[in-house]
Amino acid sequence: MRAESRYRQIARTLRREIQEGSLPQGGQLPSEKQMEERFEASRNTIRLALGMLRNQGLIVSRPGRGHYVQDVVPEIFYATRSRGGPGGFNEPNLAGLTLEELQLLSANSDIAPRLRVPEGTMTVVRHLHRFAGDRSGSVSSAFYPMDLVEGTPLMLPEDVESALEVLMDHGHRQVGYVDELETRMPTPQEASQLELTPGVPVLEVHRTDYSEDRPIRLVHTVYAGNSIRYQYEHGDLNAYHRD
Amino acid sequence: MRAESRYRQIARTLRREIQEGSLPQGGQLPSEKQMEERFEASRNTIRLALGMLRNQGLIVSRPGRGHYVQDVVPEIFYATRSRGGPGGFNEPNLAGLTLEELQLLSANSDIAPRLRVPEGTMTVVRHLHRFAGDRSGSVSSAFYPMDLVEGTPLMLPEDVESALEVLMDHGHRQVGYVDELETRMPTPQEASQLELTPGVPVLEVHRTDYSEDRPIRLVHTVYAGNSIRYQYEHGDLNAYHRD
DNA sequence: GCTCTCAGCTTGTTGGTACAGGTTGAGTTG
DNA sequence: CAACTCAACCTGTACCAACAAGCTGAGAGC
Repeated sequence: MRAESRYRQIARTLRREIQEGSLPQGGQLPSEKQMEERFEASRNTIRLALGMLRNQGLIVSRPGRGHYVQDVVPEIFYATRSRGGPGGFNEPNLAGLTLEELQLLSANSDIAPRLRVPEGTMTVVRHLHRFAGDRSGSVSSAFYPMDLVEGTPLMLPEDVESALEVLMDHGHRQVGYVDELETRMPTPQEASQLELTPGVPVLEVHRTDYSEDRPIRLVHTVYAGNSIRYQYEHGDLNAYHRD
Repeated sequence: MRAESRYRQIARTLRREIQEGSLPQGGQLPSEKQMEERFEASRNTIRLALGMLRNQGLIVSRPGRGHYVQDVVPEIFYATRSRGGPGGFNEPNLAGLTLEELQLLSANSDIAPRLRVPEGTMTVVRHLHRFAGDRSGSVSSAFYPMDLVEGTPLMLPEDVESALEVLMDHGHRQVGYVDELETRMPTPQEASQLELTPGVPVLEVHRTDYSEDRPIRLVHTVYAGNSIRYQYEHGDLNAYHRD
């Protein structure tokens, strides 16, 4: 078993052919039966190799159709975090945000410390689904301490243009935030919501918004890893006017 | 085939048991033979289920030993990006940075636009390997326009305490930066360098440092997804003194 | 007591077979 | 001509068998 196993060799060969472009993007791979002959291996071995490529996000497989070369970068949406207007740190390139569900929840040990409220404090949770073009871009949950949003449109099961503006109108102006980013493989539920092909990780962003006094919002967002590029700017970059 | 397939059922059952903690972290799963009996399925079917869990990063498999529950969060290293001293935006929690290789390279179409130099311009590339404790934390490549680093220690194959300080001493003070973050599955080479188990994605950060005049450095860093949490702070958070 | 061998466990790899169910296009039928 | 059927392909799932190779501990041999 010292030597590289057969299916890994086959995967490597196919990977090279894909990356070199012998097989064009979106193009169809030979059928498993054809590959059996080409590589002189059993269908089982071929399928192991194809499974590797699928898990690496290089191909997608369609039952009854065949295996296809995956578009390497389907489309990338930028989420730029930079100093905007007063209290505004926006995501201009991601649109199509819709409210999925509104929920009342008592803060658990994961939520409470970040919002700086006692465990068990009631919070309003707004679950959002954000589309980018015709693709699913992200799912997020925004947690608001109950006392901050009572009597505001955020308590209603309706879309809200800008939640931060609503909070500002009620005396809670955002003056800063902390983002924590991590990456991991999606849960099956997320894979289905974000329409992820196997082998695509997710980017999870935990954002805490602060007013001068206290945390005013916590947003957990999960992005499809293959269609998001997150961008942060810090410092004095006025001279550059980045396109 | 409408119904959920057998191996997916088995994977779901095991996943639930892992997440509920019936199987402790680091604990060993029953052997494949035992699972054959428990689930009344063939070894092949069991292995398909285990393969799913492995690709989701929930278990690791050791030949001759068995399958083990993966530590969900082995250890997390924070890389905080916040306004530090003059020109300093550091990563206090990641240490053990060593120079792997020094290279002269002409800027390609990926590098040149970000450094705002013509394609083909010579750049000095410093490949770094960063350990965190006894684990491999990240690999990175820093690109410097040749004319900026000529005659500085950055041209020498030696470790440098703080590259930004060296640049500052030669008249190029960092005043800001732009970070671009994305996530993807590792290349086989990265998986081996970072000692990644299957099913662990990487976080890739492209950072461009600017002086008042021009981009002075480009750093591509690849972090092991299971041991990094990236953190950004923006705005006025003085009142909070986050621990 | 110490070391060394090896049987017996484990997972990894490869071969085979069979059938289910999606997809397509040729050919038939109205 | 249009719709429909169906054979022939495709991948997905499930089973069986065999051998390779890593690992461990019991027991033999020193």
